Amino acid sequence: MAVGRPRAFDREEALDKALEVFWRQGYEATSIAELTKAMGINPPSLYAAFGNKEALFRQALDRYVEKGSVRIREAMAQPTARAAVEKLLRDGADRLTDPTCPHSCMLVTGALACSEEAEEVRDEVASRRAMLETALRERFERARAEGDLSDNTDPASLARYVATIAHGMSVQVAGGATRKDLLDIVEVALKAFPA
Amino acid sequence: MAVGRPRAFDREEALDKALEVFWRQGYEATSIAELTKAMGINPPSLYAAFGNKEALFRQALDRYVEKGSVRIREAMAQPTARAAVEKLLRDGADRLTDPTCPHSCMLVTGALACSEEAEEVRDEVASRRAMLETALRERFERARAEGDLSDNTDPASLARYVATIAHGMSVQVAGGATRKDLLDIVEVALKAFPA
DNA sequence: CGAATTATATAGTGATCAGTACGGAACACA
DNA sequence: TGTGTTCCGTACTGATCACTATATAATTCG
Repeated sequence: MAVGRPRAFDREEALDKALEVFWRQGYEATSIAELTKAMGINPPSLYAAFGNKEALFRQALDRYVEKGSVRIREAMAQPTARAAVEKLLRDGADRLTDPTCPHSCMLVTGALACSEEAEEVRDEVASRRAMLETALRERFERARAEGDLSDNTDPASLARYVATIAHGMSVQVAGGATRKDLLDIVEVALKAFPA
Repeated sequence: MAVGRPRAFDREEALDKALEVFWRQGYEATSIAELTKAMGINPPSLYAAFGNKEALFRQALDRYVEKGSVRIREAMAQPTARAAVEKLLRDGADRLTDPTCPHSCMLVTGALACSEEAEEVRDEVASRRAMLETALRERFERARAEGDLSDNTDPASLARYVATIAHGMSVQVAGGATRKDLLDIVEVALKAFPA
């Protein structure tokens, strides 16, 4: 057993609460006061357990990406490149309109534009976004090696395209797009995919 | 001539400076201190000339949209729906990577996620974003009436798709995508367009 | 039971936030 | 030259920002 007074709150539960606030409002628009209220703890507990606002955000981001990368892996595991993209985008439409979560992708709304002081956070979020593109490119490279995609398809361009659709869907849903709207978009987007 | 001491700064020049800061950092991440510094004026002059931070942002947004809607109209004036989309997206790629401007679309980065106090601003930006989709839908409806697009294409879905690409490109460029990257995306995206 | 350790709540820190009170300066007009 | 009007810069407002000093409560170990 650890010595000293035991922590009176569940660290993971509190992190999830913080995640939700950051997810909904973004990094800079979220104050410590809002965080502590949502987490049900006082500032000293927050700082003792998570470091500071930036460190807390990064830990929340880790948690967010953790769940997201599971979905990406599941999608990429589909037998064909097209099926992988189809699953990724359709599941994305579901997730972005999940009534129990903020209607957005935290990798898009978390810190897209920001003041100079938050540039490192913004870059961190951007590099997490880039992971999707990388996963797609690798999947497409594999597909080309397997003959699933023809040799004259460029995996990098195609990956950028699919990532653009995914991130664009995040913007659409922030503007009030419904699940059906997103699924319509996916339908059209898939037409660009090499047969 | 107006009575009283004349204004010592150019209102439009100052507004352009404010626009640039809002464009780069977004509404909430921008402070009055940063604005007054960029505009070369003191807070009382800002408040006398523009009202308050929110009113200034809305006026900057108007100015931004003004320029943008010219480009949209030019694109929509192309002889075919496909040519319209092609021009819109290719010009968009140029604009998003213009070295003399922030590398982003203000309608995406201006206020995507925000705190509760800024919700009205966020909604205003979203409604400006929706204008692109509307312009596209109307252009596609015309194209269908002219026989340029077949009757079984849904103008609304196609418009949502193109808007999603455009907004997705904004996110890509925020993550460091180059002009060539964006043009590659446009190339792929156009394949989804009905022949 | 102390002593050591760690978490807690209260109540602050200086800095910055958006916005303004105020007195003087620059103009048009009488 | 005087008067009214508008803008200017300085210096400030209370509120909120991220963060913390301090004292106390709760635990383990000797």
